Amino acid sequence: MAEDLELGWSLGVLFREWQRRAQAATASVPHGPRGFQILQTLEGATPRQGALAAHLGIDRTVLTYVVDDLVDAGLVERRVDPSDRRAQLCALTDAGARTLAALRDAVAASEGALLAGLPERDAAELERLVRRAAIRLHVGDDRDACRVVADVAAVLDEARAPARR
Amino acid sequence: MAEDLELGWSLGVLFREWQRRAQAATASVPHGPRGFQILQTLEGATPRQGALAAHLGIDRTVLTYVVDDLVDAGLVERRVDPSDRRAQLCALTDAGARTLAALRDAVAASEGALLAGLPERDAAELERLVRRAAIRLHVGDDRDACRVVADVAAVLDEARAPARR
DNA sequence: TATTGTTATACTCTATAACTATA
DNA sequence: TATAGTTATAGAGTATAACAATA
Repeated sequence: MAEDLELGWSLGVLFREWQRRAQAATASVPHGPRGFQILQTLEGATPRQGALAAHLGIDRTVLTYVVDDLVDAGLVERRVDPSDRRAQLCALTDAGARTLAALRDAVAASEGALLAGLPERDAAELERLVRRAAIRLHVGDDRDACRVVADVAAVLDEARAPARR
Repeated sequence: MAEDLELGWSLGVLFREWQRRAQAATASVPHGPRGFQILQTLEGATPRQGALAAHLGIDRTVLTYVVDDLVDAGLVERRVDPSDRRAQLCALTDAGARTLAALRDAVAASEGALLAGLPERDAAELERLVRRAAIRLHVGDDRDACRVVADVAAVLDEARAPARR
C-alpha cells in the first residue's frame, strides 16, 4: 500500500506530520503552529489582517480570533492603518519578537527531523523546490501580494522617515 | 511577505491548493479527494479498515462513515476477513474501478497544474523527493505497513491459487 | 484481556451571514 | 456602493468514549 505514490497523498503525509511536530514545539503559543507562523510573518512586515489571512490561507473571520488571542498573550499588537482607518495593521511586540527568537530553533529542528530520512542534499533540494512551487502558486493566486509588498515598503519608509522629514 | 520561506508554510500552501483542485476533479465521489484516495489505495490492495485509516492518516472512527458512503455509492465493498472475523477488508467494486479509471486523468492533470510554475525537470524532482520523504515518514510510523504488505501478498496468492490447488 | 469496527456524543475548526465603521 | 474587520451562528470535520463481536 505504501507503493501508492501520488502527490496528494505525499503532501498530506508531510503536512500532517509537520503540524504534529510543530505543535509540540509551539505549544506555548496560542494556536500553536499557526500562531507561530503569524509571528514569523510579522517579523519584518506589518500587514493588514486581510493580507495576513490570505498569506496563511485562512478565512479572515478565523484570523480575527487568532489575532485576538495573540494580542491577549501580549505577542502581537494591532494598529489602525493611518491610510485607511477601516484596516488594522498587525505588528510584533517586543515579547512577540522574544518568543519568536526562543522558538525558532526548536521549530527548525522539528522541520529538519521531518526530512531526516533523506540524504542531506536531497532534503535541501526538496525544501528549495517546495518553497518555489508554493511561492509561484501563492503569488499567482493572491492579488494582495503586491499590496502587501507596498505595505511593507510603506512601513519601512515610515520607520525611517521621522529622522529625515 | 512572500519572502517568508519556511517549510511548513510551503507545505501548507501546496497541500491546501492540492485539496482545492482535487475537490473540483473528484466532486462526483463521496468525500471528494479523500474518497478518491481510497479508491486509489484499493486498486491492487484489499486492506483492513484499520490499515486503510493509518495509510490515509485519519481516525478509524472517521473512516467508518467514509467507507459507509462509498459502499452506499456502490464503489467499494466490505468483506469479513476470513483470518480474523473482527476485521473488514475493503475492496473496489467494478463500478469503483470504472470510476477510478474515469477520474484518474483529471486528478493527474490537476496535480500537474499544481506544479506548472516549475520547469518540468524540477517538477518531476519535487514529486520524487516529496514521495520519498513521505514514504520514509510513513513507514517509520506505521506499524501496520508490514501487515498491509502481507495482506496484499495474501490476496494476490488467493487470486492465483484456485487454478493451482 | 486486548483488538476491530461501530455508534453516539462532544468538541474543534471553519465558513456564512449580518453588522459597524470607514471609504 | 464597496471594503476591512468583527461578531454570532451554523455547519463540517474530527476525536473521545462506550459498546459488541472476536481473538
